[in-house]
Amino acid sequence: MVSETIADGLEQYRIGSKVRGLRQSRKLGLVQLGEHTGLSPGMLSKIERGQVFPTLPTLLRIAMVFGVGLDHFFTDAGVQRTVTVVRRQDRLRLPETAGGTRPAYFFESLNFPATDRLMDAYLAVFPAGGPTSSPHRHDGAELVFILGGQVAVTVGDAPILLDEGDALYFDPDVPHTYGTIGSEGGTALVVVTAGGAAAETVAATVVP
Amino acid sequence: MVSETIADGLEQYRIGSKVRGLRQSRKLGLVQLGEHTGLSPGMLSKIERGQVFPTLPTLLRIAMVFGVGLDHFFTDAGVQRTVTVVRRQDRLRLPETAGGTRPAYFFESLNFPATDRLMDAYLAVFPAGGPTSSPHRHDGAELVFILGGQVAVTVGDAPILLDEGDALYFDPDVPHTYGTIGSEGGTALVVVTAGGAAAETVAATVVP
DNA sequence: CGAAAATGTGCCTGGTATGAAAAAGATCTT
DNA sequence: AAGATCTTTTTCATACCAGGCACATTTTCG
Repeated sequence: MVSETIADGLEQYRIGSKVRGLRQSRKLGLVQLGEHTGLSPGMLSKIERGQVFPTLPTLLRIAMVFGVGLDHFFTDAGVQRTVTVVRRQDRLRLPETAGGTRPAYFFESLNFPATDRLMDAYLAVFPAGGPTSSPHRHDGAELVFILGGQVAVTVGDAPILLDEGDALYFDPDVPHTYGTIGSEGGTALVVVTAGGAAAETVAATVVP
Repeated sequence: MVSETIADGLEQYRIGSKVRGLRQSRKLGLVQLGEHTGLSPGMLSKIERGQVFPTLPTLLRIAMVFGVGLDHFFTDAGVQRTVTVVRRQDRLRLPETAGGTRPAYFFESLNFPATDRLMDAYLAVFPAGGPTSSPHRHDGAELVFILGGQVAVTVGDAPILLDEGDALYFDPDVPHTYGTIGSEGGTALVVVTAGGAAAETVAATVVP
């Protein structure tokens, strides 16, 4: 699943499913839950089906009834996520330092667990019209950061076109290929990890 | 701190402080963060000072910029909480079973960590106009569930009047007293725990 | 040291989405 | 078939949020 827009990112938390799970585990109906929370059954139905994003006061009313904290609805999100794209304008770009460089927090922007063990990190140059890499797969996680140009990454079946400054995370246990589209090539920083302990931070100081 | 209203409960998460902490740790100004999130500086200022409760899409915009999940804003809430009151109408009351009884999930309603070790559980009867217990204090946590009548519990300096069906949690390391107010007595189920391991569930099946 | 710039905050108007209330249709059970 | 439960409408009030500008305070620079 690709999460790119704000709505997609919120849906990954599956707030509605969790509310419905809590309600059905107590064998309550929408009307009964509405009496406890002070919310209308119609609104509860829309929340459970993900049709609306409840406000925090509304979500807290539900959480209080079931005796859970708000973190109950926001934990284990993206567990089943396989692909995450963070565009340049959505990523944090700090002001330039005195040296004229600008730290790129693409690790942070991808919300990547910093406890994974670094396996490989290399600079990949894809010439325009060059050959597309054959599909391959391995364990761990793969992070891509586009330094310049355009790179097309195909994870599963959907090709993703990445521009300069875009960041990509995906679970490489599905076949994936790198390539280019059109007349423009691209350069990418690729980091491969193996999900384990022994964190090793890569302080990538890049220009964009 | 007593958390009773929805607004109070939300403020305990200190969402605004966490946003401000993230922003200042990156040495960003409100204008710069606004450029990244698409939020106006004025709105960011109100969010950080807790003047408004941001919507989930808005909060996710901020979270995505800093590369954190939404759980970042909802964890470790109520760490400093000492007193929590859950009124009867705010508590989950399941439909009656075939036997005519109704399970009271006051443990759940108080969001009490089920890993604490049970120390004591007793039924306390407070006659009207009876003597007020002398202040005492001990470790662990104390949970009170009013079975009938009215009971006044004083934790610290603020007396709390509890009616039938109300539930109360407080950290008993501050002096507290039990008593009654007016001409009505009360009956309470009191559970005392010692914060430790070895969970032991108390299935209190009560009528109200 | 004084001026200029940056920063945070307050106030206004308007757009948008949440949530209530109520009624009608859909689904499932008895 | 009858009934309960869930879903899908509609209208309306409320709160968030943007965008603009004004003001106070602090920092930076001339």
